[in-house]
Amino acid sequence: MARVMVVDDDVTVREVVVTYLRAAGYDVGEAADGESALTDLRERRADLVVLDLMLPGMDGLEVCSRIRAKGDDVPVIMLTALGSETDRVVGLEHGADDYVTKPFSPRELVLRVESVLRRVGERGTVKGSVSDGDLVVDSTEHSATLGERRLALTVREFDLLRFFLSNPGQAFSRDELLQRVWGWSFGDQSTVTVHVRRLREKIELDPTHPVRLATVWGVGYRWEPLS
Amino acid sequence: MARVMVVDDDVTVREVVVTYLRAAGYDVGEAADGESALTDLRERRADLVVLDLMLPGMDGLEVCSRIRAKGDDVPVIMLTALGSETDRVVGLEHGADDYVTKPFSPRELVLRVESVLRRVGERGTVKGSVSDGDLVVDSTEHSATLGERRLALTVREFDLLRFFLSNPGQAFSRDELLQRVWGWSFGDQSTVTVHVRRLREKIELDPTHPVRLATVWGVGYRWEPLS
DNA sequence: CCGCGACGTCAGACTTTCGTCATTCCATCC
DNA sequence: GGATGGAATGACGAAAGTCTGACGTCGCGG
Repeated sequence: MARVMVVDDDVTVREVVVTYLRAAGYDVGEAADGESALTDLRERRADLVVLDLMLPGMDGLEVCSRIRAKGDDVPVIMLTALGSETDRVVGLEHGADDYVTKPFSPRELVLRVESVLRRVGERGTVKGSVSDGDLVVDSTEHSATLGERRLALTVREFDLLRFFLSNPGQAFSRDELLQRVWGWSFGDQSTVTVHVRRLREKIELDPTHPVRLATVWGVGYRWEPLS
Repeated sequence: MARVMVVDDDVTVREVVVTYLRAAGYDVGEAADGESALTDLRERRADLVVLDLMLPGMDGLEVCSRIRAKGDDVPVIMLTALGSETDRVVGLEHGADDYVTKPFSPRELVLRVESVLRRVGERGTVKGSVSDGDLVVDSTEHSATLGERRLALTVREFDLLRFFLSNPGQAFSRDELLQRVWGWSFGDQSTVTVHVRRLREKIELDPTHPVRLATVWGVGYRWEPLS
């Protein structure tokens, strides 16, 4: 699993980003400032760094430069407040690979992370797809296939399926799913119920007797890996 | 192997740059002024041009404009003496893809070259043409044909189509397309929507039911390779 | 100077998806 | 078997996303 490092001093931003990246199946680390980010990177590898331009103390550009100065060529995505042409150029000058301008939608950021990992994918080993038997979910194509057939999944269904395939055999409560797939900390549990049903209609041979996305009574749902 | 053209009148600068680029595994060509650069480009293709802003006779901006005027969209990295705001803006207007300000470290320039080549999407080699089935896009001729029929595409449509053909099967958000095809870091997403529509009207049999340039709901668009 | 095409923008129509709810169904326990 | 609480279903309005037609601007060539 690819590990992504998120560096932003704003707790709220960080939490949202982290939640979404986790939902997308990434192993995520956090840091609130440049110093601790560099320290963390010294100890654990990361496959990508999401870096805010504005940071207390050392700013994002400097952090980026220092990462590069160490000979580390981990991809860096910059979060810039204003999407001015100059910011972009300045960011690239310091060795950033891509940039996302604030305000951004968490989904957009996830897409961009996947895009960058895909681009550098030749070197690093990052798999953009998860599967179970004849069922394959490809993040870069944003497509899901069951055998030969291509499934027409909505975004939510796609996220949900990808989450289950990334965590097979584990039971999750509706609340937990709301949190990890929807990114909500509150909400109506029936939302999950309904989406599970809709997903089943598309992936189960007999939706009334689900085999792969099983109900765990009184608890929630669990993905049953084949064999 | 990717070929990089270095244009600078200062022999010392040129030598250093050439040395580093060769070390990085590039095939490197040199020119001391704009005229000879253009002549050389006419004879041999290049995957990227490193161009000094200040040149004897024709300056870098003019060289850049002339390259573009010929319909050549080879990526250009400008070397500016002073990293002034205006220099950058003017340069980007003339079709440069990126900037490096003097003094620069040779290592940084190499990184930038790699970054741009990566961004352009073709792993080190800019192919002259891309195709999918009966659809052929030729970058050198700046032409697109669907079977026997020659398509009358505008510049934007051409760029967009070429981008999709270069990255088949992958889903891209409107923001990412704005960034990678338009080169914008901000902008109205509807711009993409509209250009996609116009392109569809020219390449799809039934534009209301697109087959090749598909909509990925809630995400963006994806090129569906034939079979 | 005028006409034309390309481009970006926009408002409105249209489509798809989402979340919620009432109802029905069913596993579990007594 | 009946009661009970959780789960599945079908339906629906709201919201979000996409498509479409039209318009103003700009640059270019006549």
